[in-house]
Amino acid sequence: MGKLARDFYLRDTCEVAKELLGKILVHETGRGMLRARIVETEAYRGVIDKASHAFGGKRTKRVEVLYGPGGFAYVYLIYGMYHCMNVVTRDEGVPECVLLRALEPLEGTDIMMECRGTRDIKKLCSGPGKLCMAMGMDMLTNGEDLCGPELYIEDAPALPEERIVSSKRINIDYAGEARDYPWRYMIRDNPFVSVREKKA
DNA sequence: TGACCGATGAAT
DNA sequence: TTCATCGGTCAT
Repeated sequence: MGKLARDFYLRDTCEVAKELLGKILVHETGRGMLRARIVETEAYRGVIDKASHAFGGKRTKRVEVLYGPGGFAYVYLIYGMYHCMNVVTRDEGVPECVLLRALEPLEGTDIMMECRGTRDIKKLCSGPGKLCMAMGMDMLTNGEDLCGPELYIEDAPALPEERIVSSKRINIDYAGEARDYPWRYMIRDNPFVSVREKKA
């Protein structure tokens, strides 16, 4: 299947977050081709979302790419040492995005293992900081066009609704009522997700 | 110019 | 549960 086109990203952010599950993130680096299936995402809904970097319409140099059109990469540094990779959604002027939280490595795993310093395939991309390290994404990736030649997402058949689980987002306790919004999506019982869903 | 802090990860 | 570690943000 082909590369996801711009239109895919210019839609409701929760829809995009859900539909990105099962799709394949591809990075063609100088060291080789890296491919991994998206298994966990979170929606960040801009102006109305206290957990979002663009809450209240905040606009700084860091978040500028969020205000551009969907289908671009928003990468930022967190805790002084890790990167987080987001897919910008919606039309120009609407600062929303989807955080990639976990991937299932498919191709280029030797390179990922080297970058991560572990050979445990389940731990290569099981977290937003980890997957950036494994996939070779850093501040240089910020603003990159996902409809371009080096970094893109391959289409894959849509998952049936029953294979998708949603829950509260991770590590946003500061976000008031937004902390409880169920905008985290993952593939049910997938062994590559970052934090296992709690059993009732 | 400087103080504060975080969409994490790894070790304990 | 603790802490490493530093750019972005915002208040001086």
